[in-house]
Amino acid sequence: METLDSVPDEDFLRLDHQICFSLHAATRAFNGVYREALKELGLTYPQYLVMLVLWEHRELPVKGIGERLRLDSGTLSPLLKRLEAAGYVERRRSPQDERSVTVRLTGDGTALREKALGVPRRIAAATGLDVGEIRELRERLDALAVRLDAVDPDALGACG
Amino acid sequence: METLDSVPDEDFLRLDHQICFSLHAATRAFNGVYREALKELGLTYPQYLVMLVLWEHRELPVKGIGERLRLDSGTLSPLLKRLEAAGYVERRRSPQDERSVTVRLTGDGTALREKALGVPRRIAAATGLDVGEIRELRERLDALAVRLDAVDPDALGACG
DNA sequence: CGCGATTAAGTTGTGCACAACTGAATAGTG
DNA sequence: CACTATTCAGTTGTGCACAACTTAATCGCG
Repeated sequence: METLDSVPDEDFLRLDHQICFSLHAATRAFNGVYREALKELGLTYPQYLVMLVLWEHRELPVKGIGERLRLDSGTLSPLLKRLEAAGYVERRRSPQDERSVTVRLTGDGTALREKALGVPRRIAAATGLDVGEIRELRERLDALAVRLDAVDPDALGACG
Repeated sequence: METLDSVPDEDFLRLDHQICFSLHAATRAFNGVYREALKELGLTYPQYLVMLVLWEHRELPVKGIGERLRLDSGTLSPLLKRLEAAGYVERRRSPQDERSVTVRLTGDGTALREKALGVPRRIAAATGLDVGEIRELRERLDALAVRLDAVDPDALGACG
């Protein structure tokens, strides 16, 4: 079997170039396709992710959205302000806990879901993959993300 | 076989949530690990990609770097200025074609390669994948990117 | 040769990601 | 109950991605 140790550093630098770049490129290609498909909804791709979460839960605190999308308030606060300015969500401080801000769909935000229903099918068609392949790729990527998120930062500084 | 057409719109919105988010999350997880590993080199991940290309070619026009990384001058110009400020590259207009700017490694930039040699191995180890799995994932992502880049923008507006 | 079309790099403006920080509210401990 | 620690949202600053545009150089056709 071809183990990591059997590959010399020099080749590894090239292999690395390929894998890191491939993921980078695939993500940007996906973003480009979504950008086009979401143009008619007036949403960016991250805004669409937030709307997907809200369409499932109707209302959530900022923290809840952040947990589901793995985004912090530094990213979400301005994004949610833009969604509010577009009239798709409302934000108000929770009466129970004044630290928390509850984000809730407006009528327009709820209605937007109907217009968004056709988007994912068109994206999936653009990938040229069937449902099983999509699911398999998703599972691989999820497993990868879990492993990468679990990496001890200190283990990367020294040669592991 | 489970075709795209056999999945209702409602489920599709959820499936979509999973695949688009998974890629997004995996990319950000990768970025996080690279950020940590590249901290000692003083490089960001996109700057590292540019350095990888230059370590292979020593010098290239901005356009050449852009073609290899699929990035435009709007992204590269400021990035290359930062690499120049860090002392890793030099930029000078080409005498043959005054429109073109040639980016060349400095001594420091060339030397940095030695410090970078250990990085990809540590990243690969963090993924928990062996060489074959990495290669397979890369091939899938490349094929996906090619298909997504080839999508006709007009086909996404209307329901394809 | 002359002049419009194209090409290269850079600039500007918008939006996302993330680190580091602030300020306000709540939780927990003695 | 008082006081510290934590939590939540927001702000600031840096950097990347990309669209739209500008400027300067080159190309190519008549």
